[in-house]
Amino acid sequence: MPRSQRRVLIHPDIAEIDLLDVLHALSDPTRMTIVRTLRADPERACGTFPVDVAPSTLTHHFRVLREAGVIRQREDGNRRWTTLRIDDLDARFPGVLDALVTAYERQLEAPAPQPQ
Amino acid sequence: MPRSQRRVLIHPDIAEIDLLDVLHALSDPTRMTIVRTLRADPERACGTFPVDVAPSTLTHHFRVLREAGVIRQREDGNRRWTTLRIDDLDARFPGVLDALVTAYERQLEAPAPQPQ
DNA sequence: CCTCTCTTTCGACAATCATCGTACAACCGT
DNA sequence: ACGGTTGTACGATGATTGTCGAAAGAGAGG
Repeated sequence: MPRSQRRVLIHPDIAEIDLLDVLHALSDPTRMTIVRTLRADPERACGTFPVDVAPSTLTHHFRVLREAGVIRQREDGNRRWTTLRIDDLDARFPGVLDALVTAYERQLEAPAPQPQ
Repeated sequence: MPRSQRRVLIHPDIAEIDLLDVLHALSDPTRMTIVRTLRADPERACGTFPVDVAPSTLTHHFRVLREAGVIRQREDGNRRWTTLRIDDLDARFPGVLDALVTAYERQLEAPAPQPQ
């Protein structure tokens, strides 16, 4: 429904990006997967992310990431394209995004700790 | 009430520390303040942190940080001493804690964005 | 014009969370 | 032994969260 501008997309200015909001946004596995995917591919459409949630849930996660200043979304025809705000994040919080994604991918590769 | 060992303190093993749990733990301003304080002072008693919450709330935040693997607590007489698990965090997620705390303190020093 | 695809909005739900007050247990002086 | 200090446990409460399904709008293609 919200192609053109049914609703203006909220993107915080770089000076308004709050680190704690970013951390909260990245503390969810689905959203961290989205960010990791965007680090590999610079721009993707909404429906093309390797996550297993309902479309409306995905919309919710994109909104959290967008309002935290982590991603930017633009509309194009029927699609909504998403990019990482990597330049803004690096300017405001140098090294943070890289350290986090690298650490998370290292954790994924590590042997999963047995619960028992 | 829980001095000696009314309840055994849960400290995850280094291999069990989950980055997303750490990010969630650090995404709260009170808990981030606790961590910043511990970076300056290596060990502090519970009641000596510059945060303005009720004692029971503070206990809750310590538990979140402890179970995420961010802090370690030991009991000594009437006090519970708290330290940052900086070595474990650095070994598991190199550079992450430093990048986060540095970024947050930079944000605090930056001019606060006017809401209007 | 009709239909299909893409993505959103809305409402609902259960779960988690941050917060507090009260009660209380353990320790430490005196 | 007693009172003060320290910090926890418990229960409650209101807010936020992640999830989904249903409905619907906008665009694309026939």
